[in-house]
Amino acid sequence: MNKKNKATATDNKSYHHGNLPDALISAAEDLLDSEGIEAVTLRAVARQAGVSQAAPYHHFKDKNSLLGAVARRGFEHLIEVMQARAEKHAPEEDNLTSYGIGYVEFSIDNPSAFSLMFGPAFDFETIDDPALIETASNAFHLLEQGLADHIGVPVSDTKEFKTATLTAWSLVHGLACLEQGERIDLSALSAEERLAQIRRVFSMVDFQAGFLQQ
Amino acid sequence: MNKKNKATATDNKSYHHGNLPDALISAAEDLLDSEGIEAVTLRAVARQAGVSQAAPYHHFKDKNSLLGAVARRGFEHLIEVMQARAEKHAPEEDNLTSYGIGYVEFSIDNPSAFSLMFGPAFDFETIDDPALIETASNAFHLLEQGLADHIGVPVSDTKEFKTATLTAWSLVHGLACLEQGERIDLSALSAEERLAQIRRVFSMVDFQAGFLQQ
DNA sequence: TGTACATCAGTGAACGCGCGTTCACTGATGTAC
DNA sequence: TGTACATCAGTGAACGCGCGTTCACTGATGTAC
Repeated sequence: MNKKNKATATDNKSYHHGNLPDALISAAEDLLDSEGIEAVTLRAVARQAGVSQAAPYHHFKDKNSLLGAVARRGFEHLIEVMQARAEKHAPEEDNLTSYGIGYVEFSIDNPSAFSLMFGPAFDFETIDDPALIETASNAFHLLEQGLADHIGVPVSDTKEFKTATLTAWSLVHGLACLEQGERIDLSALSAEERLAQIRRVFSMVDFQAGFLQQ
Repeated sequence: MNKKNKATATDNKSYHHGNLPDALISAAEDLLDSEGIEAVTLRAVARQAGVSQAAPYHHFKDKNSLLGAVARRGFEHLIEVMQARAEKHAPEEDNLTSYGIGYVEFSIDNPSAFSLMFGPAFDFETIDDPALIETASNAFHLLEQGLADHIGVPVSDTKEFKTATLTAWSLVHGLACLEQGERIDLSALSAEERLAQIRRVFSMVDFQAGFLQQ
């Protein structure tokens, strides 16, 4: 806030390019969407952004850092989709199902981003980006919160709650991965039928099973 | 059977190397296990097998064909693990749960093979190997059969059965993927606790939900 | 306000690397007569 | 059984390619006095 000079330097268009870091991330996202994850090379990203291939190094330590920034935007987007689903859901549908559908929906609409976020394409461990970790956690906590609402207990560290969380996350993540790998024929269905199918899958799970004593 | 000459030529050790195709597949599996999926290059595989980098081309059309053969062995192995789990399961556990545990167990013990089989590393579509498709289907059908036993209905094409299948598969596949990506902390648990956790997850799902009318 | 200087964000060329694949070849194996 | 030939399974070198990254540089921007 009070670092006025620095802020204007990067936020406004007063530098050579204007805002190359963001432009590079957007370029990477474009490539990711249109050509797939293996097309996202530093050189291709620079080309897409209209700068030389050495330019990115003034803003990102290495390729992995840029991918981390793209993944972070992916998680932000995932959260938006999940929340958007929850906001417009039918009255008989609860947040948990909406979040789950949003999760799968995101993976269908952004297959390459999804596989960047959860696959081995970039190294989650060595990256030094607390914001990425936090954003990824937020997506997870959203699902957790939906689950807590669904069961009617607060989010907790108990074994029962963890098991229920793991079940919910595995279910949506598995659906997303199978869709992605085209190992299931859901893609032959219309968007509406697909959502209905996911809803049915969710309805088979009794998330309260571990909490019957309460 | 009656193609005696050809059979002995490839099955016995009468050629230069003996049985290079199998040796190459084994070499690829070794690399997969020890160095991960990105280490499996044609050149590295040839090196590992002790032949020149051009040698594989006498037995495999291209790299993708070799990867397909490795994936096929992976699916055979997956089926073995699933069946082995089912054979030694406790009396109170049914085949469905055993198969599911076997599936996750396989992915934990063979993370790189699992990601080769289900990930984007090789191209499932362009490959011309009916045996691969069939073997992969067999693994799926095993799970389906376990589900049929569990519910007490025959395997069928009905919407209810398909939904139940999708639920089961998504659940185990999601567990496997999350384990793999180290996005969950199950890996901190002992092997026994981990299996118990998977069993608990399975117990939350009511696979008979769609079949109540019967 | 002007000027000298430091810093910053670009460029273009080059580095070494390993990849998949192809090529002409060689030597071993199998086969026909 | 011996010999000429065809086939097969290897070799070693080379192809072109694109990659991530580094380097010395240039020109624009910002800053101190």
